[in-house]
Amino acid sequence: METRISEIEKWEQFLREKGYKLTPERRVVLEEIFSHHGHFHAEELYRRIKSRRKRKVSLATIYRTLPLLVESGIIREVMRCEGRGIYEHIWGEKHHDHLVCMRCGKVIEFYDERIERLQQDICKKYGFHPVEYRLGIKGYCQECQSKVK
Amino acid sequence: METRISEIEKWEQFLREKGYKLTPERRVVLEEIFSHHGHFHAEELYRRIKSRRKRKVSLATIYRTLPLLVESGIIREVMRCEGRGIYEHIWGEKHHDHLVCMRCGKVIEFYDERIERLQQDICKKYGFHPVEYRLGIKGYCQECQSKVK
DNA sequence: ATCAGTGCAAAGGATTTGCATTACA
DNA sequence: TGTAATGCAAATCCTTTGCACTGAT
Repeated sequence: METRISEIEKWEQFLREKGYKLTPERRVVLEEIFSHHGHFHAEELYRRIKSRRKRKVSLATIYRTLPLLVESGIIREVMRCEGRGIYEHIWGEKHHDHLVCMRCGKVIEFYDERIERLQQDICKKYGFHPVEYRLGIKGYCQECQSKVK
Repeated sequence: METRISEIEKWEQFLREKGYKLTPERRVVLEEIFSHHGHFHAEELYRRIKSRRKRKVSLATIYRTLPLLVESGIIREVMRCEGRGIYEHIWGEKHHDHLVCMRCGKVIEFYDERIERLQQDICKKYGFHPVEYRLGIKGYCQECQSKVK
């Protein structure tokens, strides 16, 4: 049976390995991210922390922390929407990909084991050490197809 | 035997369908894009046109044209690098995906028929009408793996 | 002739950064 | 204690936009 360390343990481990410090801010950011499911962006995370946590974290620190979380494999940038980076936490989650409707903005998440395996095959073939997979398909969802010019 | 219309014909057709005009600027942008292979961003395209073409095109027009070219399926945004959108032309090209090294920035293009098919399967399953597929894998290339902390 | 398209320069907006201050290790 | 991290505000920088002018249909 596979045991997986928690996101906070992963975070601590990553920071320690890199010689970074585990500050209260970094802890709060992680906690807040894992207190919700779904997608978020920097500004939104900032507002959530501001309204729900004792320890406030500045937007600058959020922006400085997100790349570290990505590097550690705890979150990833899923896509970019209206100029903003959209993230989701992936630690402890089953990997999945996205269908994004270009008209209504709806996001359908899907998982396909075969695609996952093929991606790994590709990396092996090129001797590439993957950190982040990202498959996104843009188009029109069932409801919107008839409404597009 | 499959015949495919040229990029300029495709461009004309798209603009006509949408009721847009084929201006000299739009023509030059398309021509310049197809005069090179590989990736480009807005600023770079602007400079290329400025130095190589009689008809200059402003950066604003470039920025207004790129989304139309994406919408028409002639080019696509491949990724985002240092805050900039990176594009490539896809009309008449075999679809492919990318491995991007997080250390040296090297981009490996690959093509896998099975992945293409699976993506189509997924869309069918969800009744989704795809416009743009994008699979990118970030990580470390063979040379860089040993150099990462 | 009309109305979309263009260039210019100014505006916008997400993200980054310099610097003084704070606080982990 | 020393050095990295934080907060603030200013700076960046890609991209968008308002407006007057030009030109394609």
